[in-house]
Amino acid sequence: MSCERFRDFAADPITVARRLLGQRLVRIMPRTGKRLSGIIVETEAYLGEEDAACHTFNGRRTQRNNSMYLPGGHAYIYFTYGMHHMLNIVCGDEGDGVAVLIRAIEPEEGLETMFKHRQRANRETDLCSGPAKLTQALRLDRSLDGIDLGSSPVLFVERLRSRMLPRRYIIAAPRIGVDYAGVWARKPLRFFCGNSPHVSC
DNA sequence: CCCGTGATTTAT
DNA sequence: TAAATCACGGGG
Repeated sequence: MSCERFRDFAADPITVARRLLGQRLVRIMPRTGKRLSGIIVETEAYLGEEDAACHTFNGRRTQRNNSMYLPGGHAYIYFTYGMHHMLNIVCGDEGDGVAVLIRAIEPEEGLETMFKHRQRANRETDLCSGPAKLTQALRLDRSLDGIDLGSSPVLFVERLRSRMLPRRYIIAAPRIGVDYAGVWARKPLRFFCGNSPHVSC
């Protein structure tokens, strides 16, 4: 059975953040062609120039966040805290500056390789249960910033229609690590599968 | 709780 | 140019 690629990134980031839950994030390793994947169980929506927690707040445009202004479906990957990479998927239309942060996946394929990439992790629930954990496990970095998940052979999302998550299983809560953003820190823009042991917290 | 870590952003 | 910041993770 073949899997269709998820391409519906043109919607608003809240819709995309909800729809991505239950879908499969796939990473093909360079050289080996090894396939690593996991089911997306936690996301956050970043709403653009109005959103004080968003890198494009007030229309800010810098070298780092440039790819956030690409059309929906492109990757925005950035580096922070001197050691961590974050994977976002741009949503909406070109110039909107909106995106969804992928915060956690439930590992599915290539667990052995993921454990090698994450020396410190001992349990499956520690492998990809955080935004920087999953980029480490899947070995994603700024060299992949700006790629198009609609056509990239190395990073994409597979649509699993049967795993579309019913609204009642999705919990909405405040986003993590954005306390500096005032009222925007408290808006329920984090979405996760309430019954998954693979979420970040 | 605290701290490493260094690229990026922002203030001078 | 210098200082502050940071969508975090790991160890007490």
